[in-house]
Amino acid sequence: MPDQGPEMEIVHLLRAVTVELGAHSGRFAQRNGMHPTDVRALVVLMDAARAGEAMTAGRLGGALGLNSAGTTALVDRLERAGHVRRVRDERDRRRVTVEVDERAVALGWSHFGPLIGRAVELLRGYDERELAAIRDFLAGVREAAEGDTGEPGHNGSG
Amino acid sequence: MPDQGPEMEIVHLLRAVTVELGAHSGRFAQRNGMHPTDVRALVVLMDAARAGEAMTAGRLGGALGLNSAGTTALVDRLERAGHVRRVRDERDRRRVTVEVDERAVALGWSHFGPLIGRAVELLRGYDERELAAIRDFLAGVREAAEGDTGEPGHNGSG
DNA sequence: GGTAGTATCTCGCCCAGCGAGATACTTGTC
DNA sequence: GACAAGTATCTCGCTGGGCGAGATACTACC
Repeated sequence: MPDQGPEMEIVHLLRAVTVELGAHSGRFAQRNGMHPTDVRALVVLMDAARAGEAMTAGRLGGALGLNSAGTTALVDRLERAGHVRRVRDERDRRRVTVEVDERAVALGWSHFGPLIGRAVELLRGYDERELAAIRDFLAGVREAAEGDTGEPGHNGSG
Repeated sequence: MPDQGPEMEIVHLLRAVTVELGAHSGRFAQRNGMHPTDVRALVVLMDAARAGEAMTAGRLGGALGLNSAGTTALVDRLERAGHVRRVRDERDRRRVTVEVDERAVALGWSHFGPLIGRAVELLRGYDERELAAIRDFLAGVREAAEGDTGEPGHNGSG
């Protein structure tokens, strides 16, 4: 399966970026005595916070692909480390909303901030058409990865 | 930390792509009764094969950040599943080269092929300047992620 | 107030990965 | 050839993340 043209270079580049980004957040995890899953959880929680949504234990576990037992253990770890707080939902007392601690947010920004800043800086060097190309390509790949379940002969039409 | 402009949209998009690509290969793992690490190992092995290099157990473990015990267990799993073969290096009989089985390669292509094909298809829709922008941006992010260890105030000089 | 439904937690287990040390082989010296 | 030092892989015992099953606490509907 030899190189099929200049396109494959970019495909491999994208994969390399994925690997490197994973390694980057892995270093954050290791440096703070956390498991990769814990970092993913914090990211999900911060996303929700940024969107102004409350995140329950169940939704967090769902987003990470964990079952309820694993989710409980995860929130236990994060709480023990002081990164999150469990807060009983007063409207529905079965629910537990998980809130990120300010210090965890600051910790995250101190690690990922420079990388994000660099990416923004890079992007400022492009004009509108170039930005559109980057945006469209990434959106296209995301859709392809979401949609393509990798199951041959299984198509979602209907 | 509100949106800092159109650049942040792309940064979040890139992160979403990373997440989605991880989930995609996770589905491949689960569907074939493999661990995510096993998939990463196959990718490393196929990369080496494509580059025409032999991959020893030690180098494989190193690439994945595993110690020797974990590497042995990993190769055991892959071998038991028939995805790789252990081959004693005849020049240096301490070494074990790990060879990917043809069927594992075919299995991998049947899952990742469509996604790669779609990405190539997307890329064919751009002109030279747009392609250069995508390539440069990805290369820049990769470098930033490699270089930025996330350790504030820790620089290599003196 | 009772029953069904839902969100989270507890318990027991499996297995990926680690640290330490054993084993098998190569290289260099005599 | 025998011996010592160095290197690649494997074995052993253990830790801990995640799962399945079931318990628990609460809400919703009648």
